[in-house]
Amino acid sequence: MRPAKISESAVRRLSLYLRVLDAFELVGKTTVSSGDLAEVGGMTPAQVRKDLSHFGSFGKRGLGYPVSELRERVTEILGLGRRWRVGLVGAGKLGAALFFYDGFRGQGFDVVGVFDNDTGKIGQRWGRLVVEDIESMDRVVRATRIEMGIIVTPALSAQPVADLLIAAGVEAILNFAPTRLRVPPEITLRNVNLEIEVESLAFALTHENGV
Amino acid sequence: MRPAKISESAVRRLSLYLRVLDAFELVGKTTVSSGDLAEVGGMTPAQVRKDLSHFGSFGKRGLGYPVSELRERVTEILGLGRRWRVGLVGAGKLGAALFFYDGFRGQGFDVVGVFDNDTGKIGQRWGRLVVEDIESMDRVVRATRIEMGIIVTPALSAQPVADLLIAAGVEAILNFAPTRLRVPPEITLRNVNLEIEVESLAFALTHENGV
DNA sequence: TCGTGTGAACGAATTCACAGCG
DNA sequence: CGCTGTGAATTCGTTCACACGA
Repeated sequence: MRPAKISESAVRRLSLYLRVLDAFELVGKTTVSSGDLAEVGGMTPAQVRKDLSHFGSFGKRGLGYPVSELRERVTEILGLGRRWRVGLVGAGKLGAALFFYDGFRGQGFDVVGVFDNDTGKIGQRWGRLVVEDIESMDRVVRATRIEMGIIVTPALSAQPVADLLIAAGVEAILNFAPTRLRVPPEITLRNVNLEIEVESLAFALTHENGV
Repeated sequence: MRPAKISESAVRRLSLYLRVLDAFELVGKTTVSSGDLAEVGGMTPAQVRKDLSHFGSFGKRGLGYPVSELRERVTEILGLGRRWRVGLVGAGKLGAALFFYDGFRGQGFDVVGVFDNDTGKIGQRWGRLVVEDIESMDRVVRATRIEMGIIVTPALSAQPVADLLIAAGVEAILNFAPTRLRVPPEITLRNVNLEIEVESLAFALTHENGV
């Protein structure tokens, strides 16, 4: 089943369902209802059913969904049935935190290249990798067929880095730099902006209870 | 002007406008049109006008918005006209990256407490702070009147940590742990889930061009 | 009977389009 | 005339409610 258009938020919920399914499988539960999934994930049963129905009918009426089969299907849907090669640009503290973060590898994302332009960082050994000069990025991205780039540079470097990544053939970028990147429409871009997150907290605290 | 209900995404756009206004003020531009703001921020002029109109009429017809005045107003609206006291729980790599990240301090967020339960980390000096035992969190949060908590712990510790923060009087939480936190409705919660971000990239790459 | 799958109803957010003011 | 401010129209996402199959 090839769904027409799935909303960004629906896709994010699929990731959540997958976590819940992992947990259920771990404790040996064999079926779950949309209500179960909704309860743990913090959404409504109707939404769970609607989200899943975009991709097919995986449940049995009166019963629920078979946990392990649904888990496999959602894994497949999210594109996690394979491993992805990721390049990390920016070998600062945040870059290091992401590199050594187990969550990525666990879900099928292998960071196979780390790049920086700081001579103090180039050549450093990170796990089984060595931090490479950003000058070699084009070559390495092509050679190792890196598909996704994670940008963890200062704001000013982010756009040039993105351009280089795209020129080297990367198809998706996760940008942590606090800048709006301009990328061609065929490139998938997601932004994580830490300042915006805390500012939205400040807004909420400022405007709640009529202050 | 007290707006009825502003969508989460509108608030996030306000943060973006603020960045653009900063940039414009820096180069000495005195007025901007909604088109200018939209262009840089990547949205439509109508949306910019609608977003701003929720809080008042700051523009002059035929002219645009006065940069520095609008900047002040947006700063005020977002609750950035003051400084916020933040506590960071989890002194791992990601915690360190956030702690030493200048973006927070620049926008008015001061990390005034860092906590961990690892005896190897407790007592470490981080800048002008010392990593404190999580046991002292309640006391320190009250004493220093910490208002926001940032959770950068493993998934399993996140919920107990959140409970402690809330018991100590924190009103808003930014959660980086890959878990759904349960918090009472009066607590503002935002989640940043790195796994979900890369998974949404994988989904996009898997489903584009009909693959 | 129970819980899925889904059209239909609803609500929220974005875009349109234009009146009105500088 | 140019650009804001805003109701109206539209699009998009969520929730409802119920027919249907296990």
